[in-house]
Amino acid sequence: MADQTLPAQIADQLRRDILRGILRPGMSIKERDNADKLGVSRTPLREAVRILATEGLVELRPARSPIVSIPSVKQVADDVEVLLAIEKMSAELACARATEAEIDALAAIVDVMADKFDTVDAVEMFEIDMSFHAGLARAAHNPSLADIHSTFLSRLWRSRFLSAIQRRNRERVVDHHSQIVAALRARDTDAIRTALGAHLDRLAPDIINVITQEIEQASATADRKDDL
Amino acid sequence: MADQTLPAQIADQLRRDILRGILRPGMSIKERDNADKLGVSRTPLREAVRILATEGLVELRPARSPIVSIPSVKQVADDVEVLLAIEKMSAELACARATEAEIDALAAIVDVMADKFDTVDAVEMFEIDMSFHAGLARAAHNPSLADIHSTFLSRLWRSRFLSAIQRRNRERVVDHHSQIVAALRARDTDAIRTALGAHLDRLAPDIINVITQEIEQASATADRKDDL
DNA sequence: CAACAAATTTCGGTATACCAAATTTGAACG
DNA sequence: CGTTCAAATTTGGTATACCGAAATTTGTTG
Repeated sequence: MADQTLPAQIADQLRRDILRGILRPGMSIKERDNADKLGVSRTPLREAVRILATEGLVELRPARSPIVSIPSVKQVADDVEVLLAIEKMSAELACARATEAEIDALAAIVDVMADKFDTVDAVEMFEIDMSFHAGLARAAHNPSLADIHSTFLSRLWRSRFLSAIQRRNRERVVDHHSQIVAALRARDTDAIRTALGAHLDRLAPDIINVITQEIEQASATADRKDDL
Repeated sequence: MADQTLPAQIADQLRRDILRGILRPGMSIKERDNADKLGVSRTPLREAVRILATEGLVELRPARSPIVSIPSVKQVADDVEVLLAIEKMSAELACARATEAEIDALAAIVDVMADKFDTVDAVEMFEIDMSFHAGLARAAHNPSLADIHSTFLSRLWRSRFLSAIQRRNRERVVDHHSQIVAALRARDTDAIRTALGAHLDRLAPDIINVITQEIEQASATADRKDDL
């Protein structure tokens, strides 16, 4: 837990807080306050905030406090559009390039998911889900592609999470993942395209629904202030 | 030229130096030296280096001097693969979403290119070329997509430049661009796909050739040191 | 009581000081 | 002459000091 740089660790901490909703969209992230709270100086915290900015999780405003991004519906829709394209591309490349070991690892994730099916809570289940998609991106053997995939994944993490826990269709997810793994094993590009399509096509409208709701709620609750 | 933040300006300066080859791949970017040279302190320079790191132009090594990235053939090939996918996706979306004004702007760029044909130097011609592709990405009306497009464009800028000046086929470039604009006007997705395909398909092998050559040269010339 | 203006506080941006790790240098020894 | 180890220096990482611009508060006035 300590081989990462300090700014990266701070970014991890802040990212968790944002994705879990502890730092809510629109909240300001004051450098001094948060630095004190985490027991570090402003310099590494500042750098951590920049990291999160490149991920789109916070928004930098010149000469003003950075705020937790409050993505518009349009922005989320755009991000989803890109993420879908990246995942489709990754899957097709993985179909040609994934090693058997990588496919085994993905299959193992599906097994874990099927096992823990109704014992595990939403957050953990969702993290397993995301690890499957990250693994699929990595199996394309293109680090640049995997990079931007993880960027958009984290950018949409919270929306996707809110969407996922809403409709608890775990068995369908496991089923889809199994089909994807099967297509990988068969090296069948067409099959993986349809399997992933079935898995992801509902994603866009679902996520956009969730975000629309959240924005409506947010406009009801007015301005917020950073706690202690 | 002053509405940008200071780190962004510094990053611009360093980026130019890298892309123009003044800062050669493998050179170390020492914080104190470059800060002094540019008349700023380490803090904003440091931040500028981080910006370039996210663009892939410099490589950060924990507790060591950052160096100008010396991309491997594999990395360049991966980047090209991603860039091609992004440009194809952008073009198809632009076909459906570009406004007439945006298409006009692209057409104007093609005209400028045709005009300056044999009066302008390689660098300027290339910058016009790149502005066309950036404009095409923007016409897709998806800022997230345009963002990563510009990232990969700058990451490959130098390779693409070296490749472009090598084979001076300006008329073919103008011709291709014209076809792309025509396809946009006709809102013909298939046509734009083939036009862009013709334009870009030669890109991958060309760039990879150039990089392979440069790496061979670099291994001949041994280690380098930062000047003054 | 409302509204505007001035003073004060807050906060991000930049510069600088300090520290620890890493590199380099050079001297001593084989 | 080469190798090795330690002292000195270089360098990135972090903390802090300082500054100017925002934002907030307060006091005054209509």
